Formats: sequence, structure tokens, C-alpha cells
Amino acid sequence: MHAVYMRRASKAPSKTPPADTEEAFLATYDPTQFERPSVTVDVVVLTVADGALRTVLYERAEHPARRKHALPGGFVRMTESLDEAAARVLRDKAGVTSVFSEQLYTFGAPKRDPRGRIITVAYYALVAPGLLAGVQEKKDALLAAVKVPWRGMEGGPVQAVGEGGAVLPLAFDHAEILGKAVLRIRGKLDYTPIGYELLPESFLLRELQDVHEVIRGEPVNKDSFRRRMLASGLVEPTGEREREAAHRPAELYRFAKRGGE
Amino acid sequence: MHAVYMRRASKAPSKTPPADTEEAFLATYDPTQFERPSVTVDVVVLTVADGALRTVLYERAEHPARRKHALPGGFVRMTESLDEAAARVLRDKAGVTSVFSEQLYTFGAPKRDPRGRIITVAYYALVAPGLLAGVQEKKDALLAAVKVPWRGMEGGPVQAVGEGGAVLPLAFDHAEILGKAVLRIRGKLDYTPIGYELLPESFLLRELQDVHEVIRGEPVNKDSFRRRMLASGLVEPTGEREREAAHRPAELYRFAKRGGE
DNA sequence: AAAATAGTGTCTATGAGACACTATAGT
DNA sequence: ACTATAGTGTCTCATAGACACTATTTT
Repeated sequence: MHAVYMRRASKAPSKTPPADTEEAFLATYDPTQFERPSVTVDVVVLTVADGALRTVLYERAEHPARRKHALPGGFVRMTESLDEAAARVLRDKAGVTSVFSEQLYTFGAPKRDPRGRIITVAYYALVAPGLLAGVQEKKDALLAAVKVPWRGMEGGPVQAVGEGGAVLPLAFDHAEILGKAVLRIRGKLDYTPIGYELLPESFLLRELQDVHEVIRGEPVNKDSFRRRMLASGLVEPTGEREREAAHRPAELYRFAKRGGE
Repeated sequence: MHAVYMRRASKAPSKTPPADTEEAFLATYDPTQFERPSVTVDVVVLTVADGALRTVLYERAEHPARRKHALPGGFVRMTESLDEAAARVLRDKAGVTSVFSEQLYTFGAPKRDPRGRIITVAYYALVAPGLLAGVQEKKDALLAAVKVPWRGMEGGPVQAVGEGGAVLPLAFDHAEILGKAVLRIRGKLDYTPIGYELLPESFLLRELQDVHEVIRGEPVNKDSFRRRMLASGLVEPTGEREREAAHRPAELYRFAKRGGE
């Protein structure tokens, strides 16, 4: 590894005598004295479409991990916060703005990237279906289905599946990052209104249930689900009804308070 | 600010033609082309003692934030993982090893530290009482009570309170970090056996309840708490009893499976 | 005996799951 | 009329909170 480890104490410089004002201290402070890692953000952009949890992936054209699929990401710029970096990646690489996004976990194993020490702050975002239509037109980008090989809150890496059902190889530790994102939204499902971000303005209760089932990876009780959702007051009928269904049309609902980023 | 923002695309170098093997690519890859932030870990070392949630703080002797109190922390070294860095800080600055520790959140506002761009990966650790006795002997270190000015899962910064009841000023964004740690353990209280890490080998159910109440910041129902704990099977009687109490002695319990990091 | 806390038994309210039943569209 | 799904009503079971009561130690 070409990374050189500088063996110094991880403290303020010892040569410098204590400066008496903060200004004086900062004038003597040399921020280049320690070797520093690179820091990136990677964003797990999640949506529910066609009965599956899906995420945006890019096929890498260059080494390292050439031909493998990677989460959209980028280096954190010196003037932007982590949240801003994630929003920038969402805009530039997934074509969406003003979507729900939250920090997930920071991955920093020394050899997770062969280019050197690269620490990545992972985010996840929840996007309503349709908003990711532009992704398919981007070069090398695709919307892959997420296949979770564990149940409940067990955790671990997950797989990405392409259109033909083939498993797509994932770059770096991105299978772990995706797994962490699945774990996070499964956990949030019980106590936060997660469907807010994954459905259009108006929707059927059945569609909301489908979202929950896809995220959980197992069926939920219909009766209990309906009662809980309606009793919570977070969801309210619009008065409109489903059209062109081959059966009794269902009521359309909206969220009482539309959350957002 | 002395940070210089290098305005380049956050992609692989464009001058270099695609290398055909990973080795060839890495030979041409220059990791110094982007300006990089410093990365530290800060650890919220939590314990419950004398009816309060407490954490280890260091009074800073030098600028910046001189005389203010800071979480134990340190720069991440190039060869260690983030977990290892947190374990090192725990050992060197809190004097404990083999305690439960988990990544909390990463704080990266551009101006959170006046020395320049310093991104910190925050961890929290749970420590049984007594193990932090050595902290009080360390220079500038103290065990401060954590005062939470919000209820439930509201979140936000918290205060540190010294022995005399005086509020201690906190350095940088450490009040936010502490608040995030409180939020995390409050959330975990309901679905994980958090007392495992905060109590000695054997303990009274009343003590476990005290731990829960201190973390929640509000009382819990005694009857329901007892039933839940005993029904869960996670806690089992040792057969021993409390001694020298001014009332009927309570049964001593232990955790069925001692968790730990 | 009094004080103080440990621990038990029971009643009630709430919410989840199960299930039967009714309602309403397209075909 | 038949099918498929929407939506309602009701029963049961598990769990939390409330409360009364008993148990066992020190002072």
C-alpha cells in the first residue's frame, strides 16, 4: 500500500508553546501535519417499483472495480457539509432534488478501496416512483432490484439484481452499505410513516401495504394494517376512487402532513 | 478560512487514458490531487451513576475552545479502521477496554472546528459503573452529568453539569453529539437489552429500572417493567439476595447471555 | 410494632391477528 | 351471475397500566 503512516502523537503540536488567544493559536496551527484520508459520500437511492425495492447503481467504466456496479457517490468538497454533498450526488447522479435523505453510516475500513484510504459517509434517500425515470437514460446507470438474503433484523450484505434476473457484482463494500440501508428502513417502518416518501400524492391503502411488504420482505396482516393506518390519523381519504379496476374500486388516500427533506 | 477549495471534477483523473488492469490504474492514480479533510473520532462514554447519566469530558488546555469541555477523541490513523480508532480513544482517554461501543453519527459541517475542515465520526460506548474510576485521576478529565432539556424523542443538544451543579461549556458541536447519543440509547431501550452494558454482573431489578428511568428521563411503570423483564427471559435470578438493606432484601439477577463487543 | 421496599395476583383497557360477512366494480 | 378485491364487524389473545395485597428485612 502506498499510504504512508506518519507516526506522530494525535495531539496538538507539541513544539508550539500555548498561544494565548484563539487567533494566535490558529496562526501557528499547521493542518498539513497529519496524513489525511479522502472522504466521499455514497447514496443509496431507494424506490419501490414493480413489486421490488430498487436502487440506483452505476456500472464503473474504470478501475478499480471496473465493470462492477457502484452506488452513486462523490468526494466531499471542502466547503460543503455532508448533507450538501449527498444532495449534490442525488442531483447529479440520480437527477432528483428535494427528496427525503438521511445519513446512514460511515464506512472506513483501511482497505475498502484500493486507491488508498477512502472513508465514505453513506446516505440513503427515499424517492417516489417515476422520479427516477431519468436514471435509465443516463450512461452506465440503472435501477436494480435489491435482493435481501436474510430475514427480519438480522442484517448483512445484500445482492443487486438486474432486469434479466442476473446478480450484478457490486463494487467495494457497497453490498454492505446497501444492507445497512435495508436494515435502517425496516427498523423505521414500525414507528415512522415511511411510505410518505415512496408513494405519489394520492394512493391506495393496498399500495401502501405493498410498500411495507416489499421493505419487510414478508407479508403484513391486512386487517391490522388498515386499522393501524387509519387510526394513526396520518392518512386521510381524498374522496376520490380508483378507476378502471377489474373489481370494486378502492378509496384514494393522501398523507395528512406531507413530510419532506 | 485558510482552506483552499480546488475546483476540479470529483471523478477519476481525465488526463490519464483508461488503464487496462487494476494494477496499471493504481500506478497512475494520484491520491493527492484533491484537498482532503481531517477525520477524527469522538466517543461519548456513557455510564449511569448516582442517579444520573454521565459522560467523560476533557477540559481543553489549548485553543481552540480553550477551557471548554470536549468529548475524548483523536485523529483516525491511516492504518486503523474507525472502530479501532474508537477503541483506541476509549483505552487511552477513558481507560476502558472491551466495552460495548457503536458508531453513532458523522458530523461534518465545514466550520464545526476553526482549525479547518475536520470531519468527526462519533461513537458512543456504554460502561458499567466503577470502570471509570480512573478517569477522575486523569488530568483535565471528569465525569459530568448529562442534562437533557427535551423529552422523549424530540432530540437536540444537551448540557453537561459538573459536580457543583454548574453547567459546563461544551466545545465545538459536542452538545449536539451528546444529544444524538442520548437519542440513540433512548430509542434502543425499547427493543434491546441496553442495561447489559451499564450494570455489574449481578444487580437488582430496581437498579435495572433506575437505569431505564435515567435514560428515558421519566419514570417507568414498576409492575409492567418487572413482568416484561422476567418474561423476556433475558434476565434470570442468581439465587443470591441483597444484603444490609433497611427493608426486605431483593433478589439478585444476572443477564442470561452477557452481550458485549 | 413501625417503616420501607420486594414481590404477587387480579382487573381493565388497548391493540393485533383471525375470520366471517357485506359491498361494488368489471366481465 | 361470477370473480376479484375493498371494506366492516366481531371475537380472542397478549400485553401494559393500575391497584390491592402479602412478604421480609432493619430499626
